[in-house]
Amino acid sequence: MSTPNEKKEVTIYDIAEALHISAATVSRGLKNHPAIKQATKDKIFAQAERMGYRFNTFARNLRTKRTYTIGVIVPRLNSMFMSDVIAGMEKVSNEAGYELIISQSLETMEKEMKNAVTMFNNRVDGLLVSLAYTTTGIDHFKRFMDKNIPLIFFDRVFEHPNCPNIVINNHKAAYELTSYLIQQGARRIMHIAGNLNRNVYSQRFKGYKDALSDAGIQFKEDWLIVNNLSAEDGIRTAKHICALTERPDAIFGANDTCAVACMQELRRNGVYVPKDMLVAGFNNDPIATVVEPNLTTVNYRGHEMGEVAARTLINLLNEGSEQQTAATIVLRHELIIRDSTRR
Amino acid sequence: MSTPNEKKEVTIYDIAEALHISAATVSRGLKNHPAIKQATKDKIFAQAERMGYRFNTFARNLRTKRTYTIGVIVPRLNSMFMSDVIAGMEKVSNEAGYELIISQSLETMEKEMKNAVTMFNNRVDGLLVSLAYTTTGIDHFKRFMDKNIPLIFFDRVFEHPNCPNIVINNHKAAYELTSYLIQQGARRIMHIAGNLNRNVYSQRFKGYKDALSDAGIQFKEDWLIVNNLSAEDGIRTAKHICALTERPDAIFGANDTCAVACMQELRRNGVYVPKDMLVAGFNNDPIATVVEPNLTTVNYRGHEMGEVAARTLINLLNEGSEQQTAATIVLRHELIIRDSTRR
DNA sequence: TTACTTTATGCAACCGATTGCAAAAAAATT
DNA sequence: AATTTTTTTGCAATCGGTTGCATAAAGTAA
Repeated sequence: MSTPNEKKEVTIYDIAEALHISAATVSRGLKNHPAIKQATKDKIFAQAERMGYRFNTFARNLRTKRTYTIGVIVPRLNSMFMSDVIAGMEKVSNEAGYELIISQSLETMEKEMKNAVTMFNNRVDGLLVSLAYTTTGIDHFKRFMDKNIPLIFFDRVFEHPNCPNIVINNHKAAYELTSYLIQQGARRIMHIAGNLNRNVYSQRFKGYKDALSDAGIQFKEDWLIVNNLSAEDGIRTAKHICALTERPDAIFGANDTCAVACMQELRRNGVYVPKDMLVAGFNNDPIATVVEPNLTTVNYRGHEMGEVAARTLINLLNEGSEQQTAATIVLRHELIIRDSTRR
Repeated sequence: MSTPNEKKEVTIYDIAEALHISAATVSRGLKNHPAIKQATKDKIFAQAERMGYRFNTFARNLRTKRTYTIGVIVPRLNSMFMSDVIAGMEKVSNEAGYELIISQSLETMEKEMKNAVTMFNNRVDGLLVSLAYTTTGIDHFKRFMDKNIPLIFFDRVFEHPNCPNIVINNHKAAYELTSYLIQQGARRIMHIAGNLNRNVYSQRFKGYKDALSDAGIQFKEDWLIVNNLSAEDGIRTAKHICALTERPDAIFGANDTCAVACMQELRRNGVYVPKDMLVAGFNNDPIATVVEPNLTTVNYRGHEMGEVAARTLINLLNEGSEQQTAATIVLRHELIIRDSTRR
């Protein structure tokens, strides 16, 4: 245990002394307080620069009880989508003088709870969360609400009076996609869904079902398959489908990973897409453009979602608690039609 | 600007008062200092629990001048590999009582420099870095070295006497892959490389070249193509290859994204893999298993790399500066042979 | 010149945990 | 019982900005 930093740090007191003014003036000058004369500010900045001063966040945090830090909890960091979300958040946050602390729940509620504790102990000013696959409630965020620490959910959200949600219209997107499949001639459309406790999957399922209904097609219970949407699940589903006596003529997977794996396994079993069966996914993952045939899917931009989430949070932090904030912000999505659904 | 936290925070002083002991004892008790009697510790912990005490990091940081925070700068967070790396780092760090601050350079030196400044101002105790594509030097990390803040590079590294490197043997992996291609009958093997200033790409290139040389094959300058290894670059390269009078019989791309895109474009131009040409990549990205034919590639586990990097850094932080640390740690890799190179 | 604003700066008490050193309390030894 | 040793605990200064309030300086009006 040695002290890592040898040289003594320069403080505002050192600057004050060098300029024969008070530390208070230096403190105000450094953050551009209007009560300080411009000439004085200039001198302070110059001196700070000259002495190699660096601001001490902890002294400020200790005093102000704010950390200018935003916590981010996401299921995984391994998709282009998430990478974009984070990039968008970073951009907005940094411009507003906030830092990000990022952690992944790896899709388990257990880790998500641990992450929440960590964030709490790090005293983040606010929290941006996309829920894990297995999360069943949000009690682990209760301590944040108790302390009035703003909490915003994005993408995988949870409806709660205190927590704004940033989402896309999953229902509408799924509705559009399903309607399109019907329009392509499909009648027996199966849906592979994720955990229906997660809004994204329940909404997609509902959109799918409503589209069927509106087209006069009677939904059958065994058209719905719920699993973890992993590649393995996709393969399993394909095998299941091949074993059916009455096979579907289209499959709509709630994510691309699963849809692609399923489509490939179907192919290995002699089912050709799109000739014998249409397949569509959701997310516009890079693999959708690699797989043969290219996968029809729904695209939505992560960067925008990240920006909006961060901006909403920062507004909350700056304006104080007594302001009007939208309960839900819905972002754009778009249907991307590719070969996997073209007859 | 309202204070977000309404209720007064509980401090060690409150606990001390409640138990009629001193704050110093509480402070020591809470961190299990051996000089405190077990009975006293028990009372302290119980009281802390009862009062809803939470530790104030900033007061400690201010005092100890350590933050128990590790900075991580990576090019992007969007690969399974990076996600695993981060997960590995998180695991080791959290167990050792450290937190991670993560940021992405988005492959540009400019952003990487900004990230470095941020990390510096946040006073991370140490830094884990994988360099951006366009980074040409490491002057932006000089301030860390000046202050003796440990800096460790992983994967995309930079050799510097003060900075340990965590890598795989890129030379050997590329050598093995190339040798395998030769063994499959390939004689005119092209290599698509990334920026040769990055160790990973220069080493892979060198391994490729040495394998050719050892097999008695004369390397030709125009077998080397350097680009950004993006999908677009892969397509461009494929077109370039199709226009050649003497086409290669195998292509070794320095990452999977580029190799896959190239392979697909070749196919669109009537070149069939593996019949007409063998193709291999590097990284074992998910798309390698999705593309048809499946891509031969090199796998290495990110989780392990993240763990090792974090552990190495934490050792440095704990043991102080006067210890022996390996300059370079080399991790395992494995060749994954799939259909894209099977005749 | 005096009185009143407006603008700039300084004082000093925080924020909450840490730790070297001294002293008190308890245990062991003579 | 007195003394020495060991174990526990407390004192008080410290880390470095922040900010309400007071005061000084400069500017304007009367």
